[in-house]
Amino acid sequence: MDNRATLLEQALQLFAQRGYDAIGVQEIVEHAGVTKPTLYHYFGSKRGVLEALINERLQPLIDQLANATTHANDVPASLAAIFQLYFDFAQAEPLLYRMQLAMWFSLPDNEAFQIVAVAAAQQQALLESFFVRASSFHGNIRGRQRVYAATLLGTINTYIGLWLSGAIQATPHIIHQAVQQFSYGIYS
Amino acid sequence: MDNRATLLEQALQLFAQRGYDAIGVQEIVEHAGVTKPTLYHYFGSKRGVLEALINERLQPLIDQLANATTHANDVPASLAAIFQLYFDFAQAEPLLYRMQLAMWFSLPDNEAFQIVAVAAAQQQALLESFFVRASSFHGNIRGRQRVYAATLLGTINTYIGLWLSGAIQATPHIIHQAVQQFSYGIYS
DNA sequence: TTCTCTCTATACTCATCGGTATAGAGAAAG
DNA sequence: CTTTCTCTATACCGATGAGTATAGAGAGAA
Repeated sequence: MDNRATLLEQALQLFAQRGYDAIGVQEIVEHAGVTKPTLYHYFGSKRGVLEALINERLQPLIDQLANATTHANDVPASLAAIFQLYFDFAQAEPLLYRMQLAMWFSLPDNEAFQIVAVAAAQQQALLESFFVRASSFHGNIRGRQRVYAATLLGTINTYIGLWLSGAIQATPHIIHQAVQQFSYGIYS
Repeated sequence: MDNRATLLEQALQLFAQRGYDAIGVQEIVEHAGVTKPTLYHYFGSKRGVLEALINERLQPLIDQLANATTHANDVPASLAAIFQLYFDFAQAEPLLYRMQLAMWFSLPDNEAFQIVAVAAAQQQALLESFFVRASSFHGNIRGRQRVYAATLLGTINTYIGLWLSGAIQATPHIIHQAVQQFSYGIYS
């Protein structure tokens, strides 16, 4: 089972550096110090490697998000918690987050996009249901869940992208500012 | 010269749909109805095709941006003009903008990223110099040009991404909202 | 011991990758 | 009527793409 973990780790390293399409199976197994049949034994295909990576290591983020979006009585507090959750996750798994971000912005017909799209849709759905719940407290949210969820993710990813590239620090003040900036779009 | 234009058009079509890495030279020439030496005659390499695409079709955006960022006496008006300019360009060249966006978010060691990075750096630089100029009117901008330029591009791209996916229309009201949302981050 | 099951390596498949050597077609210039 | 230059096709290059057939090594169970 050690080879399996090593393969996943090396694949993440390579995918996050040069992209899914640019990496060959041969390259992954060489970095992991094994041979191709070992990879195909555990994952079945190159696609299977990426799916395992997403399913196993991105799942905690989605679980936490599901938790943070169940209550919407205090919208600003929930928004702050959601931002914090994403920042914490990106700090714990910077390579994974960078890879997922690149794939999320890749094209619809691209294989990597289709794999990440499942996890992305889950996040979008959780946020939409959050805004639906919030709309019972804030009338002007009603009917705009989809746009709000998307702009929220967009704002979060803009800030995390800045942090990943070293342009900003992940201070409480920055998170507060990001929440405020997003909130302005809601209550206007 | 017709074959050259057809090659560029088909390459854009394919790159924007499945990504630079996922598309082979063979596929491009087949869609264009020519053979490989024709492509290599005009562009020298696969990379050359993408460079021609960026240099020739993305340049108008950068020229317009250079124009819109020269004056910073009226910051809100300039910001609105910049947003409008990006929206107009994305509407005129949706495929190109989608492709550029995907490559911008792809990984640093990826070939496509490195090609687009030049154009991206130009935009970033123009926006930074705009904020430097604006700082003589708004003191709290000083020293934060880099972050502001990056979050401005992030906000713009979030909204254009939403428009490209059909989630929002490009109405004057939406543009106004985007400007307001971004501005909140500045003056806070 | 022997049988089975999980895991991994050697060595291979065929398709596609980016790129090119060579040559011919056609137009313009002399 | 030949020379020259631009453009394009046929046919190829070695390298690499994803994926696999076969077999052996080692552990656990009988």
